[in-house]
Amino acid sequence: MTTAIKPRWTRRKEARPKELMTAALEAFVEHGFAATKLDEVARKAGVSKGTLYLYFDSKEELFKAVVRETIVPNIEQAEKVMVDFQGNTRDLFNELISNWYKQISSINLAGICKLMFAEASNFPELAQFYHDEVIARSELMMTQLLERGMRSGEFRKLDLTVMPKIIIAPMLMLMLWSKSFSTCDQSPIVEQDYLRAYIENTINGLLKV
Amino acid sequence: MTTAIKPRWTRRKEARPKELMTAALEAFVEHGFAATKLDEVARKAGVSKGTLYLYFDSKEELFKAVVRETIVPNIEQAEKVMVDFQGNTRDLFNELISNWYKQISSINLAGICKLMFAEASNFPELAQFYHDEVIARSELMMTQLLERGMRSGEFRKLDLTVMPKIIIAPMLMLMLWSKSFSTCDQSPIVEQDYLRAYIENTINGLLKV
Amino acid sequence: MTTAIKPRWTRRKEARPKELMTAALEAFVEHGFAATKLDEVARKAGVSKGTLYLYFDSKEELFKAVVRETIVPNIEQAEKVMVDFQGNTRDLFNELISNWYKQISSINLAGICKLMFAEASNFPELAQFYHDEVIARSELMMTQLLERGMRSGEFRKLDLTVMPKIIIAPMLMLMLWSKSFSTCDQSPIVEQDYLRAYIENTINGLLKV
Amino acid sequence: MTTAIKPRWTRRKEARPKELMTAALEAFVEHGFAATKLDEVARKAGVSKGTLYLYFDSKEELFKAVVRETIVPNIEQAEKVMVDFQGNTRDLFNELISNWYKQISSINLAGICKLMFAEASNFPELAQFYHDEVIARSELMMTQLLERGMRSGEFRKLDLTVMPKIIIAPMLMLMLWSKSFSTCDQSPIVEQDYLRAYIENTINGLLKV
DNA sequence: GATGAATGAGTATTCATTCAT
DNA sequence: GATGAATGAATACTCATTCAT
Repeated sequence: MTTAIKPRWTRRKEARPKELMTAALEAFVEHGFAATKLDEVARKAGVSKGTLYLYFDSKEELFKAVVRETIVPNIEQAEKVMVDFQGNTRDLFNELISNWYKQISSINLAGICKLMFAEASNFPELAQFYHDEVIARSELMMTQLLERGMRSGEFRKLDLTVMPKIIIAPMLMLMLWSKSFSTCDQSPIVEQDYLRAYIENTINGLLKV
Repeated sequence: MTTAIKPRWTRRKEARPKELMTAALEAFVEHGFAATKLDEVARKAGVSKGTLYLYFDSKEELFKAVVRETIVPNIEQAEKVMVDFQGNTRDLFNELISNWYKQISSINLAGICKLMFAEASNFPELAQFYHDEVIARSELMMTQLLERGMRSGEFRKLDLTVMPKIIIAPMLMLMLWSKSFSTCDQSPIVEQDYLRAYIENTINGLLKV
Repeated sequence: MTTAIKPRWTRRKEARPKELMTAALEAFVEHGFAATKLDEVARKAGVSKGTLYLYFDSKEELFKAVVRETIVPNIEQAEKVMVDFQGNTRDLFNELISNWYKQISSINLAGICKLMFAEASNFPELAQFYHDEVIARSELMMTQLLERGMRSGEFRKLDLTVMPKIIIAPMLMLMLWSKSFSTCDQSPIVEQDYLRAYIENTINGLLKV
Repeated sequence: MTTAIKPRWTRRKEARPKELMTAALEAFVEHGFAATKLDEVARKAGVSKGTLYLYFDSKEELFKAVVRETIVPNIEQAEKVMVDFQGNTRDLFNELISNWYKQISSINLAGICKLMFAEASNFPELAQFYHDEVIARSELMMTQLLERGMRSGEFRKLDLTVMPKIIIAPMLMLMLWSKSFSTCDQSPIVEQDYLRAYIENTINGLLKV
């Protein structure tokens, strides 16, 4: 029979890092890197400040870990959809955007995104990582999508050096709005309407006249 | 004969505030609010730390002043163009975007924009100000433009609750890219190409099918 | 074999506050509130500056805590003597003053007193506290003592609105002299002589002619 | 023949220094030395901060000048009364105290007194000056007065090493009360009653039994 | 003489990081 | 492994003092 004495701390070697990063992500998104206090992160995670240093060497390393861990899994799934998809390109676009939106909603992808735009210049190394792992791959996907559409004759002739960025922009802004000005937006965005209008308008813009 | 001894300082009551705000804007854009040191701002402006406090009560007030002073004049000019314009709506859109871009280039409008997205949640009062003075007015302009286009029969039927945001997004992102990931972007954006493609694609998306 | 390496610091959660207040009292008495540097207090207490902030929210809170903690216990003891005393009033007076003097000597009561007179106008809230907890209660005791003496027929008729203050004055001044002009007093006060003469003269002044 | 000794502060105009010292006295009394800002002194005096430095070399010199100038004239008048007085000693005491009180009321003597007790340990040199010019001379007068009373057979045998201090104490405290705890004193001292009771009680204490 | 803009050393306070327990 | 008391470098802010005007 087990005794009912509750230990002061419980060993959770596996779960800990994830819990810490979740707490940290929340705090970083809320306040930005510099304004986030490790005290707060520790409190949110329900551990002591010292414990953070058992898992991460510094605030900076914690920040990097949070970004890396939260980002990487997502982009890969999108790439998979891209490769496997059968059908015309406008439906593929529709599918990709819808999937992306689901990811945004399920994890704090929007928070990370806002964070990176805010802190990129303070963390060149991390900015490079984010650029390579997220931005470049997203743009590549979009480039491939546009090429696919042009090849199939659905889309008109497009300038592929800039169009991927232009096409993605409203999705990025959707994330940024929600994290930056949600408190003062008098008429909050209805995201379903935003997505529907975005998809429709974008397709419309890309199709041959 | 007078010797040319350089005075330790000169009196510049009128010019100072602008100089300080220019230096501060640069620093805030580069590092964000919290990471900016007043020492650095002072050095950039070529004055001592104490001088900053002759003109601004605190770091926060300096930040607010920078945002306020840099923003307001620009939006007003755009509104003027909007009202005075004669001609069809697609040309008006073209005109507005081109003007906007000129402003972005001439002053550090992009820097302010990035700054606000990064720091909005830390400065609710300032976020509200920026929202009211810049975001709301920009969206209102875009709403009016879309209405004008629909009324004249140029544009198809549009959801005006979300379309202004969607249409503006690529322009905002253009500013954010330049301030956040320019250092790691392997293929930097050719802004003229970006603008041309953006205008063409947007018009194309808005026109009746 | 264990080496005798001295640790950089030791954990003293319970003892710390008292140590810090002792050091702070010493510094405040010596220099006054504003001229006291937290650096010095920390050094006196043998801790780092940061440690002060683990126990007190600010210099002002530290000051208040010092005053509160040092004062309150003493007045209570005097009140007890007052209530319990059997015998004639002139002996009670003698007893009270002698006790008071022992307290003055054992702790830094004189220092607190000087401190309060010097800083009262800068700390209205604290001045009120000190007034209520120390001054008013001391005067009340003295009032009761004088009433007791008049009732028993020992003392002549006295103006109780002012006499308590007049009677206490030489004892307060004894404390203030010692803290303010001891360095330049050519003929330092022999406190035993001062007390004896004070008691004798006061009794003499109070007795019926 | 003029000597070339440079005074520690120079009088460049007639009225200015006095105005500045008046303003400074007020500020020093209100806030203490360290907490007084020269900005405030300048504002009270209706001049610019720079002007203060035309008349006083530093904040410290200003402080010293204020004390010196305000104190010295007063003690001399009292000494004169002492020497010239004809009559019995108790009447002399009465006269001296009444005169003193008039001075206290007319100029800010109480303020200076409080100031000195508060700041003496920070200004040893000034403390010495004040001790020599005010305290020692006051005590000497009181000593002479007591001797006079003993010689004439009015007063009983007194310990002259401590009695002057004891006798003066209530007058000093009267000044200190008014400057330190007047704001929180629920029943303010009626100074006329205080003086009357003080004089009566002191005389009573000094007289032969 | 008078001014007040400019200075910069000085200080309270914060917080990432360490380490005795 | 976990804690949180202790650290001390870093930084916003103050204000006596200087000096160009």
